[in-house]
Formats: sequence, structure tokens, C-alpha cells
Amino acid sequence: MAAQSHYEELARQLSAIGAVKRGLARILPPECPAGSAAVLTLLERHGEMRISRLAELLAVDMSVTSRHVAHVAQRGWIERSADPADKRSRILRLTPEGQTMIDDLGLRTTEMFAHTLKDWTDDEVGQLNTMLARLRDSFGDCRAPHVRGPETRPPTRTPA
Amino acid sequence: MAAQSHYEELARQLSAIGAVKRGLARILPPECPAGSAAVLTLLERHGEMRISRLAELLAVDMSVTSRHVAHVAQRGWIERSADPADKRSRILRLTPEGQTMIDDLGLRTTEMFAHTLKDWTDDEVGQLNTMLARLRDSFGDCRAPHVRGPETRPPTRTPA
DNA sequence: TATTGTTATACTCTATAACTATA
DNA sequence: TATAGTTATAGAGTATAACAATA
Repeated sequence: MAAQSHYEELARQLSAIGAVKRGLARILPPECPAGSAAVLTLLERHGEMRISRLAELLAVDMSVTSRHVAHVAQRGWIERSADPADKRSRILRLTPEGQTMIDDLGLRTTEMFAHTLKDWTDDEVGQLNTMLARLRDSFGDCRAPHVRGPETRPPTRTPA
Repeated sequence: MAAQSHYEELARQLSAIGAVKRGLARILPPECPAGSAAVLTLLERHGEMRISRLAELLAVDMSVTSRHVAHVAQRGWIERSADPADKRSRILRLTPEGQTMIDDLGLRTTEMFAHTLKDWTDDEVGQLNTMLARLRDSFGDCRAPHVRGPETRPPTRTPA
């Protein structure tokens, strides 16, 4: 349990971190905005999967994921093949063109970070990654549908 | 200088941290979305200031800041008084109603984090804050060319 | 001429709800 | 009935550019 001032500071930091994200988005190819890049990156890391699984990894709604997927599929970066186990689903898989785009993204990202984070050690970047992953995990427990046990969810309702 | 894999992992983490920000935004009052909350919080922390200064602290364009400010001013949370030193500018200042809203925001934020981050120590949250501040600072050097002018902007670091 | 701030416009990302096809 | 996915719609956040007032 941390002090209130640390919580409020964290809220501020998260609010302001958007500037870093936008800085990163600015170096992407115009054809491949951040949402598309995230789809490609996750498919490379985790291998072929369904939309629902991808939505889970992206931590956004499936409807949003569906649009991102349609965008990258239109450009030939992924292919959607039938899922023999469930005709409602399709399996998403990277194409060679998609892999080429990913390689390009990796080059741009690395160049950007190598310039802006040149005074960070390898270990420091690793620590930040670890903490961010833990932060996401802690929050995931709050939003995730594994509602086990009694209803403990706080009343976040607000009158429209 | 860190390894490329750490850079790509950081890009992924930043992409996914949006889910945490949205979780935080969900608990805000409908009248006070994230942009408004950021304006109020910065005015409380740094005291009265002009739009241009606020835009710098928010790390967004002045046009965006102008809209956020108009929103909070309409609701009476801040007041805009003439700047005697420059008639083009106005000085932004919190009102008592604005302070009341800030107090409410603080309560909601603390309750949220106390629930989701209950297994984080005070020190761990502080470390994350420090790293995020440093990350923003490293990126700020990239986008905002060192304007070490007469206004000597204090380091983006937080005054503890 | 340059700067401060405002407004109009457009784009990205997101969630909710309605819909279809299948389980 | 329930689930996987798509699409329509709405809303927040942002940037660029054109503009007004002042420096």
C-alpha cells in the first residue's frame, strides 16, 4: 500500500506519458498507424491466433480489434484463414509482406529509442519494462471478466 | 544504450499501457474527463499560469490546451483574469469550486489505486514514478528543442 | 513581423449496441 | 441461448492551419 501522494503522482505520470506514445507514433509509416503496428507485433510474438485472443492481448474491445485487423488485412500484411474447429472464427497469420513491415517498424523504433534513451542502461530499460508489465497486470485483475467469488466491484456507475 | 529487444518491448508496453489510462479515466466524473482533470491538477501543483505554460506542462499543442481550458472555465473550476504584462494572455487560476473538484478527483484516484495496487509497496510506486518521469524527460529533449531561455523551465521531475 | 490564443477541420483510437452466423 | 465477429454510431483526444489581437 503506497501513500496517496504517490498515487496522485502516478495518475499524473500516466496522463503525461501520452506525449511519449505520440512521439513514437510519429515515426511510423503513414500506412501503418499505431493500432496496426500493435496487431503485427503481437502476431509476430505470439504466433497465429483468433480475433478474440488478439483483443485480449491488445486490451481493447473486440470491435476495435476487428477494425485494426481489417486494416492490416486490406494491405496484405496478414491473412485470415478458416478455423476448422469453429466456423465463426478465422485464424490470423502474418504474411511475408507483414513480416517486412514488422522489420521496418523494428528499425524505426530502435533508431528512435537509441537516440532518445542513449543515457539509459540496458538494465534500466529492462526494469521499466518489468514495472510497466506489472502495472498492467495489476490493473487487468480489476477489469478482467474473471469475476470469481462475491461481487466486490466498486460502484463506478455515474448518472448520464 | 540498451538492447534492441528491450526497445521493442518498451514500445509494446507503452502501447498496452493505454488500458490502464482508460481504467483510470472510467472512474472520473462525467463532467470532468481526463483532459480537464489534467488541467486542474497542474494548476493546483504549479499555481496560476498562462495557456502556453500549461500546454508545455501537458505536453500537447496549445490549441488542444485551449479547448480543455475552455471546458473547465465554462464549469467555473478556473477563472481567467487579464495579464497586466501582456494583453494577449490571460492568467489561469483555480476557483474554490475547482479545488473541490480536485479533492474529489484525488479521492477517486486513491480509491482506485489502493484497490488495484494493494500489493505494491510505497517504494515500488515511487520507483515507477521516477522512471516514468525520466522517460518523459528523455523524450522531451527530442521534441522540444532545448529552450533554456529566460523562463528556465524546471526539470520535468516532480518536486517530491 | 512575431507571438498568444482561438476556432475550424480532420484523423486516430476507443466503447456501446445492433446485427449475422455459428455453436 | 450463447458466443465470435462485424459494422454503425458516438465521443474523447490530438494536430494542423487559418485567423484575430497584441507585442
